Amino acid sequence: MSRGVSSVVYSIGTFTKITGLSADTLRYYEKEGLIFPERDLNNRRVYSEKDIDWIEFILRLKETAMPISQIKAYARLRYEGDSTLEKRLDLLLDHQRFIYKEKEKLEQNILHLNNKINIYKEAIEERR
Amino acid sequence: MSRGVSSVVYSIGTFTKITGLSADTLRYYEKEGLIFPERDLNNRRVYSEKDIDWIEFILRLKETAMPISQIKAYARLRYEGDSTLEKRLDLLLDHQRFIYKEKEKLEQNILHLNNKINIYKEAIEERR
DNA sequence: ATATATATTGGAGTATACTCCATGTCAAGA
DNA sequence: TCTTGACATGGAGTATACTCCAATATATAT
Repeated sequence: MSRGVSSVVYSIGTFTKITGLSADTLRYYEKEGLIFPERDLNNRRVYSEKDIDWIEFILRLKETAMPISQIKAYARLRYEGDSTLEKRLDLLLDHQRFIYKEKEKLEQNILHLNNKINIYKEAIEERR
Repeated sequence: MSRGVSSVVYSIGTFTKITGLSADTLRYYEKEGLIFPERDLNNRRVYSEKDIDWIEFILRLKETAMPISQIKAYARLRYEGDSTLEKRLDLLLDHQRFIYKEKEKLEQNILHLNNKINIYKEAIEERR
């Protein structure tokens, strides 16, 4: 008795609850070429398990300030299949460099801010 | 013989070169209430040494994703004088908390990204 | 005196990333 | 059969942060 993979799928309504994104945003991401859900017989969007991972990855890229246009480039390669693995790796390595620079900047900013806070504390203390 | 402080000042053109911001951006920041340069007899903007430090601070806040509206709140207090020191310190402490959360998120993202990169590398290696 | 450079203002335009809305379709329940 | 709810599309509207432009003013150089 063969038992196919359960292949759980989600309507856009369910998918909004899973991802925390609004239906409008999901449709916007689709229009921008980030995600391509299947459609059912009534032309309704059908999201899969794989789409959850993909959206979560998109959200992480967005959290690190990657513009949609760039995420789209990655998405395009992804949907092209395994032949684009190297190209995608290159994009990820580029992003890795970017993100490490971001981290350095953030650390610099933390130092400056902590310094400023100390100056403020001293000024307030002195004034008493 | 008293000798006044040299009080170096800069035209908007010079100030663009110092700060790296365009004249339009500087005027925009002024319109948004971030900075208030003096004016000379011909109504031209006159930026001071202090404005350099202030712009540099603004840029650091911007680098850590603080919206102009929030920077404006700080600017307003700043231009009100020493009576607002505590309030400004509070804002800075809020921002400190925010920025530390950002750092944590960034570190999480780095872990995820490094992981993804390793998976890609393995997939490419395996395929050879 | 005139040309050039640098500045002024108000307001329009752009890019990004959504967000909202009007109108229409379809399936399932009362 | 009728209503309800969830979805579809196209297009308009919003917020943020600039960026550009036209018309005007002033100071300096020739």
